[in-house]
Amino acid sequence: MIKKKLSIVDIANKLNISKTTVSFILNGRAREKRISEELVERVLKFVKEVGYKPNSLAKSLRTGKSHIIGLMVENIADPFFANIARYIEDRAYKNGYRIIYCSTDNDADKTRDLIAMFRDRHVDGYIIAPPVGVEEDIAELLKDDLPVVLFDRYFPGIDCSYVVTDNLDSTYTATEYLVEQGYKKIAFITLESHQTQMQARLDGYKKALEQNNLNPYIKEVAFNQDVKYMSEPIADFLKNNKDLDAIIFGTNRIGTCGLKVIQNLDIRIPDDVAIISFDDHDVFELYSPSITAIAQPVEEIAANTINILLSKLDSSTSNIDQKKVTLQNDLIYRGSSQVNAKLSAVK
Amino acid sequence: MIKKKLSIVDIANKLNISKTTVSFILNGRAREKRISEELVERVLKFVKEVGYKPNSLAKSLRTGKSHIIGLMVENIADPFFANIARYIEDRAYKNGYRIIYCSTDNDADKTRDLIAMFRDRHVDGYIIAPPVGVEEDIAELLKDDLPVVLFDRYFPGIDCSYVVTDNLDSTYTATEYLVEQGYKKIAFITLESHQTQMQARLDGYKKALEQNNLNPYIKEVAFNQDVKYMSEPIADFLKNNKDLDAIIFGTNRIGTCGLKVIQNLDIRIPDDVAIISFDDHDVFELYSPSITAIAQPVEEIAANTINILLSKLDSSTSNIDQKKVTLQNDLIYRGSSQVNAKLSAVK
DNA sequence: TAGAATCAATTTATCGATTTACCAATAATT
DNA sequence: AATTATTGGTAAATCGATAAATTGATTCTA
Repeated sequence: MIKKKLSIVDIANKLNISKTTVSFILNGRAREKRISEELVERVLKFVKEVGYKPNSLAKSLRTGKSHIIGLMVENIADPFFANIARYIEDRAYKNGYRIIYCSTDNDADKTRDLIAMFRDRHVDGYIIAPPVGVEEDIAELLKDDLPVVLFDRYFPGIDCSYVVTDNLDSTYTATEYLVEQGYKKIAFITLESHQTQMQARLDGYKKALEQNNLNPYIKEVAFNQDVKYMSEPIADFLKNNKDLDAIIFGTNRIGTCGLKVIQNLDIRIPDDVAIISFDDHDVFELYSPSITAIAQPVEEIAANTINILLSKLDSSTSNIDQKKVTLQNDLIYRGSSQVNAKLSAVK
Repeated sequence: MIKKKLSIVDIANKLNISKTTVSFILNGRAREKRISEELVERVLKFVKEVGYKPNSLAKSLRTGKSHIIGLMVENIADPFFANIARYIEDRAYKNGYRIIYCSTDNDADKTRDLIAMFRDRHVDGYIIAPPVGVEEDIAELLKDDLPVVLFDRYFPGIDCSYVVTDNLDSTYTATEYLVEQGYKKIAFITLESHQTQMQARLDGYKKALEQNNLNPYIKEVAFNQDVKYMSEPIADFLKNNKDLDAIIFGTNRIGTCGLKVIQNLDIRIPDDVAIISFDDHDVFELYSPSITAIAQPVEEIAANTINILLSKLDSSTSNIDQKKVTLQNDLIYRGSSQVNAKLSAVK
């Protein structure tokens, strides 16, 4: 015996009043609509008693609002994105919004599909780490005046709010730091990607090398969900460049993957090569020696992103000015990149 | 100028036919409804041309179906859950289902709230790692014949499909293994939790110690999103039990957190203590010495879970038999728990 | 005292789809 | 000849809410 869920009509019938009245009362418009105190109380009491909850689907269909925010990350299994998602979810929840998230896999088609789904589920706002190829879809959302905030990467050609970090500066600083320590053959192992943040990381590295008249050693590996397909190209690269004295990894996945390869090849850190990786990670902190990392301010990224979106949702006025935030990353100096660490490791 | 989205009525009007006909054609019921080939083609062509997509919200309101699966994990930032979520999402996507996930934080109230949200957004099925306290809400879903699959933990009193691993057996085996290697003062550091899986892990440990007439050393720490609040009690425990010769950690978070504490206290692994942790993790593989871990078959858990749910969704017949799956975990032997590792470390 | 305003709700339209019930014309069956 | 099926669709009801328009009784205003 399935207990059919109550609808507003059932409530109205049971109380012998109109459903509109019920609706007004439940939406706090009783005073405005001059509905008697007595009736208001009677309705609220009854609603509470039977545990009636309005069907939010029908509500959304009518109002166009859902109190849901769509969050699209590259891969929810990546700790960087998972942590951001987590933080955003918390803040949103406390502000009465629910989050639904999904992974784009950096696949433009899948992303388009997901945007469409979000859209016709009437999500109130969009937080997206967009893959290359969805520029038009983002533009479309903006044209229709929907609140969008991008993060981690952005589209230079599109006037849309975003929160990113200063990637170029970070790898520049990291590379400079290695150069200062006397390293000369510094490699950059990164993901094959045209996204702004990945390009900027590469550019920062190149800029530092150029300024110091050093040769770049760049290896771009194709992304693969399965780590073993990324290990091989890295291993090949390292075998073919035995004289490297430092490596910068472009992401945490590449970094952890690279560490495994290095361990397998019996390359010693920092005696044989110094290491710096983008993104901090438990592994980098616990590894021996600990790995110097470019830590992105995860909480700050998340906080800025959700704040911008919430303010857009608040202001009924469709404010045209898009907020663009670039945060500074933090270079966490650890043993893997320090010359004196070499000494202590030898001793 | 906002380009208003097309509705089925617009399509019907433009073609001078009834919206019903359009609906039938788009839902593949043209043949059944004896609609002429010619008209079918005309409609399909036009729909494609203008890029019309039915509003899924309205569709859901009418049909009660959404092709969306709700996935509730404890914490999406935990790699164990993130990976399961990822895998489930992939499989679901390939089967025409979208996933919306969220974190329960093991908070019964929040979970109840989220279940309600899923419910009135008309998700077609539920995959839940349930916190203690939502037994009745799960029972309610089942009573209303909604497809539910639990994973990671379950409720012994409720007849509901689930996929879990043999937690008791795993910690039993791990503990036995340590005992065989000659360890006598074996501690179990775990999360304070009444969930079945955490209880089973504890029970496996206790059982092994009992059978070997050894004393248990148990430390339960309260969960906290912020790792530092978990480090302190662990540190205190270790300081007060300097004579321990082995430690088993109950989860990967406790494990990585514990490793940091151990590093800070300058306790050597495995010379001072042997270590085994539940759940595998990059850190455990890369740590030096590498950490023995009880690896849960993440892909298998995810595959079983989503398969059960999909089969429930497929069979229009509400099959009453709930599927209950218990998978075996894999003890990955590494340096941190091996006596011979001690030797090689000393040498 | 006619007309306007207020009161306290109600009736009806609407969101955008699906589903049920029905129709009129012709063909087939009893 | 009367009934039933088939054909190719359409009109109206429905899902569960909100929003706009309306109502009938009373009270205020000019």
